[in-house]
Amino acid sequence: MFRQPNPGEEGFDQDRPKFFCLDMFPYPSGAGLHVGHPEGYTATDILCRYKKMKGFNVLHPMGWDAFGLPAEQYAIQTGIHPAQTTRKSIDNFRRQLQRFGFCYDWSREFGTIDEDYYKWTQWIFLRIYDSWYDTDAQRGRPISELEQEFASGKREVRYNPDAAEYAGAGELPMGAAAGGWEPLDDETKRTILDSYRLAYVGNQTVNWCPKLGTALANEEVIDGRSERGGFPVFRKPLSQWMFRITSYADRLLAGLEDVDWPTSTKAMQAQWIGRSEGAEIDFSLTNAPVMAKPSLRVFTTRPDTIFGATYMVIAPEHPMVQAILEEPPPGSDVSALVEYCGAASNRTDVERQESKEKTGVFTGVMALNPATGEQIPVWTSEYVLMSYGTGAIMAVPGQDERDWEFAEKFDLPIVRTVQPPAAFDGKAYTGEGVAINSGFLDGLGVAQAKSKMIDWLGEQSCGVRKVNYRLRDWLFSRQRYWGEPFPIVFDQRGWHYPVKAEALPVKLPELADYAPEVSDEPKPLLAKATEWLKTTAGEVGVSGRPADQAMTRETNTMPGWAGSCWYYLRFCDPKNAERFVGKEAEAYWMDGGVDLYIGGAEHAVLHLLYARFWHKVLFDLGEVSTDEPFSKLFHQGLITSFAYQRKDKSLVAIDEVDETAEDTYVERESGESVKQITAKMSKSLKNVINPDDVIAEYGADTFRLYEMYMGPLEASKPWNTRDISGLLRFLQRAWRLVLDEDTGEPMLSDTPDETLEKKLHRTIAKVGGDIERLAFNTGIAAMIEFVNAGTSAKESGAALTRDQALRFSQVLAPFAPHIGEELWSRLGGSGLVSQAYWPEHDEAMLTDDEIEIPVQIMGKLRAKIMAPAGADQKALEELAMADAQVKQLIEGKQVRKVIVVPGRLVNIVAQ
RNA sequence: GGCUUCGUAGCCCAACUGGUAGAGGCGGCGGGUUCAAAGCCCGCACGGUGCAGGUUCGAUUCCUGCCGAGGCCA
Repeated sequence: MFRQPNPGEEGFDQDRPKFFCLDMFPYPSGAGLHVGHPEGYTATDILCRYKKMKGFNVLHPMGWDAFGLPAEQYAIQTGIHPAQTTRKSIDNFRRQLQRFGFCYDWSREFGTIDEDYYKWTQWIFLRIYDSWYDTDAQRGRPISELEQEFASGKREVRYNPDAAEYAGAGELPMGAAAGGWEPLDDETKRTILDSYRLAYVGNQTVNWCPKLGTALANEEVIDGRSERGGFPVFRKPLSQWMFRITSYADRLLAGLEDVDWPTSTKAMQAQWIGRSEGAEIDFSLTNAPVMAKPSLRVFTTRPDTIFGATYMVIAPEHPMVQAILEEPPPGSDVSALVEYCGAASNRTDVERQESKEKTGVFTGVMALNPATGEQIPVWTSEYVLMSYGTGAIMAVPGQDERDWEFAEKFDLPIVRTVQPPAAFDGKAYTGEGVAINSGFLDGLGVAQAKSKMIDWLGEQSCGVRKVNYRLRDWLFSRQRYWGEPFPIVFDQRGWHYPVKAEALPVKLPELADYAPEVSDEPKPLLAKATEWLKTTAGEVGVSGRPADQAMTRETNTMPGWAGSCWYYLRFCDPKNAERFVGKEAEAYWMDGGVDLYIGGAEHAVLHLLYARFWHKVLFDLGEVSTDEPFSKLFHQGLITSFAYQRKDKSLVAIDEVDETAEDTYVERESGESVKQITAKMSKSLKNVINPDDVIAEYGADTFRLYEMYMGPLEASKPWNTRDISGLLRFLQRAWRLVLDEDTGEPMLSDTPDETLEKKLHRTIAKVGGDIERLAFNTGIAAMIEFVNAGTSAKESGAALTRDQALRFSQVLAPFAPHIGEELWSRLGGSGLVSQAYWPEHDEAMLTDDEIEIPVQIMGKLRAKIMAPAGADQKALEELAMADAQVKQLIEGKQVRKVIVVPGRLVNIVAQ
């Protein structure tokens, strides 16, 4: 019924404007919908129904984000295939959503687990795999163009300078300088190209739990043991697929300026990207191991403080450490180093940064501070992370809290290089101030000093201006079963090749059981699918290889994020078998991006960042027509619930509390009085509301109205079952306003009541405006007001005409579609109200002829006068001054000034 | 600790770019309808906007500080 044709299809009306309204599609959990889902969905539903009535082509789709961990864990316990449980959950979700009467175009429904969907997820992965980021052009391009530029000599042949995971980052390959690209051997060529790919294989340290046979997220590891089972967890390097999202850091940051998103979400994304400007500085080493580079490179955001750099610290994983162990300089304690670095490597970055007590070991290596010329020691400590900057820092205890702590602990010198304020009594001073103890920088402010120091370092050829990001490349491999397989195969040498488009999708194989294998070596689940693993060059289309050459499939799967990175595009053209989305459909619906995207703030960082990244790559490759996917974003607030709190702030489940008097609550068992607070719904507090129960008792329309009436859409607000009855009463009143309670027949008047007509126009205008700005709570209040006015008028014999009643049901219908249709049909409306037009309102009906104007004297309300609505300043002033009460109050005072705001008030300044 | 949103009636919330603090709902109280209750109908009350300052003719709205709550990141 709500099918929306695409451009070119029968029934498509190209004269209408388009509106693409997207809900964050749900993960269909076994528990079914919770009350948070319908909040956002009702909001978009009201807006979409309204937009349809206003004559828009509305794209309002729904689907399922259906790969994910819970289904897999359930499969491990029960042996039931995740597809089976997931399909069942989807059916349940669909049933529940349909009960709400949402106007989704169900002909566009799909799940991320559908083969003809994940086929294209794999295809997009390959497009990204086949791309590189041209830092000059600031955009992604096909890797074939890079190869051409190397071959033609247009671009110097070297490893990607931004690919830290390739040991030769930025360097020329052996022999390249002389002969260029052609003479290089295949392996070198390949490695160079791989270093540029936007999807690459990187070595990432993961939390490996041999007993569980899986890698764990940082949150799943507690004190070196698995949260589930308490098994030991080790940090282990693992070959993983990575996305070079860091190449897009600047674009992802800049794009935030062009979108209409909540400022908090923009701030979160910007913070996540974490752009910081500073300098990269090389400290030369006086006794570097021969194997290591003769200098140590650091990144710092505070080059202005370099005169206070009294020591250096490298991460325990820093390559220099290995070099030192092989060739220890005098003064180094090898066994202490080995022990320290080994222990540190088993701790996550988060744990390492959280440690209160600073630890570390002197490496024996000494460096030269280029500014002071003094020798400073190089230490290693876990508080420096290999994954940020260069994995090495210059430590400036005077201006950095962690460096200060470290220096105090190990008795290293501390030199202040920024003058703290006189009142400052802390340790490290990180604020603004003038430079001191800093030679030629003395007296300069922080910003100036930074700039001057970077220039100076440049002159000395030991430092350059550098932008650094907190954003890391995106780890895209999971050792799980229930995800998209990678469209990648390996030969015996371990070289990777893409699966040709015609051989997609690479289908997920069936497994006999889903339990991870106990293993010391990280081994993805798909490795158990021994038959599936084996393929040939011919089958998957590896070019330049014999067709019967054996190939092995990639056994990692994609993370849960993959499917949600581009589903909005598929909704534009979900049945397309030729492309991931048809060009025409994409150009039409995505013109200007998704017009409104509503979903929870919990996805404010990762999902939205990942989807934007994919979208930008696709845009650069000419596959989509916009740079940003979501032009307007909105987060619905959390629906919380009541909970009870003891004096010690511990929480009590709702069924263990009695209300002894109004607003007085007592814990039954102990008799202790408890405080009512709001908290997240949770099973343990027994305060979870099941939508099915609410619908059974009150109906879907009441549910919809209640959730929209609770408060502003973006606010978090508590569910209070007691309040629902108000909305049920409203619907009943609305019914009785126009229909006979017993017979259900219309009870209407033939002649319109002028007051009600006016009120109706105002209601139409108010509700329409409120829907546009997503202020559903006030829109509903306006409808309640109208019904209350109509009900009161009935006492005095007035009633709505058929025409008025029909218009009211048109206004009500987007909010309460079931009763809206019922009223419409009983009142004799033609067709369906959901296909009717939104009623017009007359602007002239919105204003009164005569209005009440407050008169203030010295800003205090003193009188009220009646004035014609259009009265100008002068007329209003005269009316105010003529008012008897005003006259009396300003008697004997000097009127200094009279402020008149036409239509609003008069303020007399008199003394 | 940083970023961010927000504190209005017993509760949930209105108040548009500063302009009469109150639209609406819940709950409470009173009245009507009724043999009675539920229901329905009508009516009523309650706060000066977390606290302290500032800007302004005028501040719930803008600014500063503090207190408290939520979200995100450390």
